[in-house]
Amino acid sequence: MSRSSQADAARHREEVVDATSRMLRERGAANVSVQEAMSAAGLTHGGFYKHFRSKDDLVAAATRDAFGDILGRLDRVAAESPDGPTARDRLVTEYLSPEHRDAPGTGCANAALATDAARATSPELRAAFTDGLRATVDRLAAVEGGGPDARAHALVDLVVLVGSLTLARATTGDPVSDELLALAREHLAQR
Amino acid sequence: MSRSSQADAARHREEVVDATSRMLRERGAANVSVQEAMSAAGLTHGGFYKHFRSKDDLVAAATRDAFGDILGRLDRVAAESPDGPTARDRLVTEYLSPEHRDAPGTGCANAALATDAARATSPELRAAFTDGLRATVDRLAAVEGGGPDARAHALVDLVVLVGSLTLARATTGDPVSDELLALAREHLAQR
DNA sequence: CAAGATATCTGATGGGTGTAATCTAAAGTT
DNA sequence: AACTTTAGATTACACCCATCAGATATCTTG
Repeated sequence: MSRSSQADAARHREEVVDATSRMLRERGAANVSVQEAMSAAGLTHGGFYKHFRSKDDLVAAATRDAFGDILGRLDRVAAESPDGPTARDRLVTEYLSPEHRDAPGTGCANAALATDAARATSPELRAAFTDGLRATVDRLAAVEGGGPDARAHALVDLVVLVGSLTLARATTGDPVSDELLALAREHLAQR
Repeated sequence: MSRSSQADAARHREEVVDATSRMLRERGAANVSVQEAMSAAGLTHGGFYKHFRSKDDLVAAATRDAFGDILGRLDRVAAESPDGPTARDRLVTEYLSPEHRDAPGTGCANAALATDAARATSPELRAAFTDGLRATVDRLAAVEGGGPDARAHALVDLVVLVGSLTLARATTGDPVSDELLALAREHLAQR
């Protein structure tokens, strides 16, 4: 109806990006409309292009935002207790829990958005995902203790975490889903 | 313009399903239209509902079809040489190659369609994926030798294969993509 | 060979899509 | 207080979508 203050506008933009990052992880970019994204902040779709250059632009911003959840969780886990192995164990248990499997909208962006990133045409989206993955690996390596093989271990751990969570989500409701999570936990526990 | 023989019609249906299974793996269900699917068999979109009950119906059929590629590859690898470890090595090398990464349309359905299956609302699509994954695990366990832990090993192997391929595809063009494939190969090589 | 079945085409329907121009009222600026 | 800027609403455009109805011409079957 009218104009918002700069502070309100910034908050609106943040709300749009935030809601989109959730819907994106739940449904994928093709199944989230500009109208929905704006409605999530209580706005109409008209002012969209005052905030973003295009839908691709929003999706890239939402992708960057989505990585905040997993990166924050990694930081929190690393901070809670300095001893390495225990932090890693807690992280693995949390990551491979049924709760995380059933809540992709607030979960790890690496798992939820990898396929979207792979299919993306927009370079910005691809860059957003690659940056997020690299940041994830860096923090994972820090949790692992930071030795010489820390990065390699972090990459393999990420592969197992993302692979099992993705397949468990695809088979939710079938016994094999829990089997995948349990075996991945075991596999990560031994070494 | 006119009517086809039953044999032609059956071939048309097969062509539509086949082409869709490729486009599905490349772009996802939301980015493949009924028109495109029919055009791939040289038809117009009009006769679509004489072949399929709905788009969801086609997508489920194409998903089942897509698993044929990986299952056939597994059968072929298992048949070529009966000795277990070598067959597994060849499979891993092939699966985690840049060629497979760059050709999702003709590649493993587990990796290409997992996220679509996770987001699916149609029960038929979810069932198609779960069936395909279970079949994959069964044949993988056979390649592994079929011992008591064969199934558990097969599940873990699948997790590592799918996880690394998915993340490598999402980061194609960046050095970390090759790094992911190489480290997964190493990880699978040592037991 | 006649009669019925049906695979395909043409065309229409109703709805959703991303994008953009215009307007207006309030916020920022001087 | 006067002036400029702009966030957001309204509205429209052009397009694509899944689905369906009707017509047509060929296949299949008796």
